[in-house]
Amino acid sequence: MDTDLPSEHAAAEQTPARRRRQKVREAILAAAERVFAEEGESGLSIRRLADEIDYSPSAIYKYFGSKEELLEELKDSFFERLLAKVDRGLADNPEFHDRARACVTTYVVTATARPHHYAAAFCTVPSPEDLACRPLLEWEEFIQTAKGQAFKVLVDLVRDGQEQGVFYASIDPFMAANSIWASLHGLALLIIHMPHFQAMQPDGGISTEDFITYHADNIMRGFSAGPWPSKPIGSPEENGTSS
Amino acid sequence: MDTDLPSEHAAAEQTPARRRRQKVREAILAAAERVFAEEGESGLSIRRLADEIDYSPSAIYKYFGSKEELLEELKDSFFERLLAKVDRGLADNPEFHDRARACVTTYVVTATARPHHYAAAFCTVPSPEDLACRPLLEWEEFIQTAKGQAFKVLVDLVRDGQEQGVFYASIDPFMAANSIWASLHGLALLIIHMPHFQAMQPDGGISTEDFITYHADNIMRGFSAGPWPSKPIGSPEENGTSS
DNA sequence: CTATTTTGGTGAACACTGTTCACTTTTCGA
DNA sequence: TCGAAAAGTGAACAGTGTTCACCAAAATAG
Repeated sequence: MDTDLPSEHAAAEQTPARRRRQKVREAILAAAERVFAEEGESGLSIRRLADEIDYSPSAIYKYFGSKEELLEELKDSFFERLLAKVDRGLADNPEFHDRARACVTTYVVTATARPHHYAAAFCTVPSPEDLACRPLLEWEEFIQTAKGQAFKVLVDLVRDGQEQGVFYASIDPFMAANSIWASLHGLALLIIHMPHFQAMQPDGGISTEDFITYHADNIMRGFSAGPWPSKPIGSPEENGTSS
Repeated sequence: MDTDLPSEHAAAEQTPARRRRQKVREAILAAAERVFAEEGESGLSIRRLADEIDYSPSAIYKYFGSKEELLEELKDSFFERLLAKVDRGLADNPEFHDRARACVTTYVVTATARPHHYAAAFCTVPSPEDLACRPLLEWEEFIQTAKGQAFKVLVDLVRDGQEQGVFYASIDPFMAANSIWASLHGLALLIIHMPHFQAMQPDGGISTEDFITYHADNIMRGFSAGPWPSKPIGSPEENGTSS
């Protein structure tokens, strides 16, 4: 029934049968990834997926319990990639302001590069009974989710900023991380959902990447004790991306 | 074919036939509104709608070209209500800081009060060909949309802040409005999509409403030349909602 | 090596969905 | 009153996710 525990104790066990099974499983995921990236959930049907890998539709249910489960796996793996990119961006920038900027820009750029994935990762509105049955996911569990890890990155960034003396010492890192995350999230989704976002100013506007950096500066400035390196400007030439 | 122009020149004309038609149309919308608010798009099917108003499914197509069109009308009218609430919140607060806070909190509270509506209003990821065919909506047209009006409210708010000497004078109001909107949008959607948002801090956290105000302060502080009335705090008792 | 059980895979079906279309009934204007 | 337009309907089409009896092949047990 469950697709993941025919071997009870060790998943690393590699019988040839298992490897074949893993292979077709990954073929399904690869096909799903491809069509989902291009056309989103509406274009991804079980029957089409079955066509693309030359199997019957019902075969897919030997590997995934439902379309929902399959999609969940797609979204999770995307979010892990997103997280990895943000982590790398952090490691690449020793200076704090650059690091903070990189954190925001990497997140938003990566999110908007795969719009269907990112949008779908947050698309389900939990129903009341769904909210009642699940006990709201304890902190220890949440922090091990990809989303939880992304959140933890932000908490650490805020703590970092406080140690560097850039951010107010009185800030609660968790609340600040929530606030920052909300702002990132909103920019990513606005870019994804509204094609005319960057051209929303009457006189053309600036590039999307520059706007992301601009937004990052605005966010960080909201927590800064001292002046943030860039002023909140309207002239794009003063707001170049960090190099 | 088109449901709106059987009378070519004046829509205000009120023949009894028209009134009956309008009545049925509104009944459809009312039923749709009810079930959509509770269960979202997945619970809203044409057949169910037809059942609820005691008509045949195909009858609905005499009033709406497609389910998409019907949903569009639901979302639009929701956004108009949202806009009206924000406008009223602005008018009710003569002092600038209160007004700015009210703008944010009203927006987010109203958005999250009807999670399915707000989420659906931004759910469509435009496909590449969709993006190619439509010429990206000129500024003059966009500003007459409900979303455009909401955006204009923010632009005016920023200009207001500049005139009051609260915000940097060098800010471009349009860019700032975009940035603020993104932050609002993100908080609303995070609250909608992640049920454990307010409880995300290990030690319980504060109320959602207080967090919205906190977020609003963070945003505004990012554009403020001088100190913003509330510091970016971690202790909730210093961060009371504006009265 | 044979017998048995588990697994992988299939086609047909179910219960849905949005949408269309030929068709009838009602309503309205001239 | 008559003809045209509008309102409403049932059946059907082409999809969808999902299930289930069934079959063949492979792994396992004796």
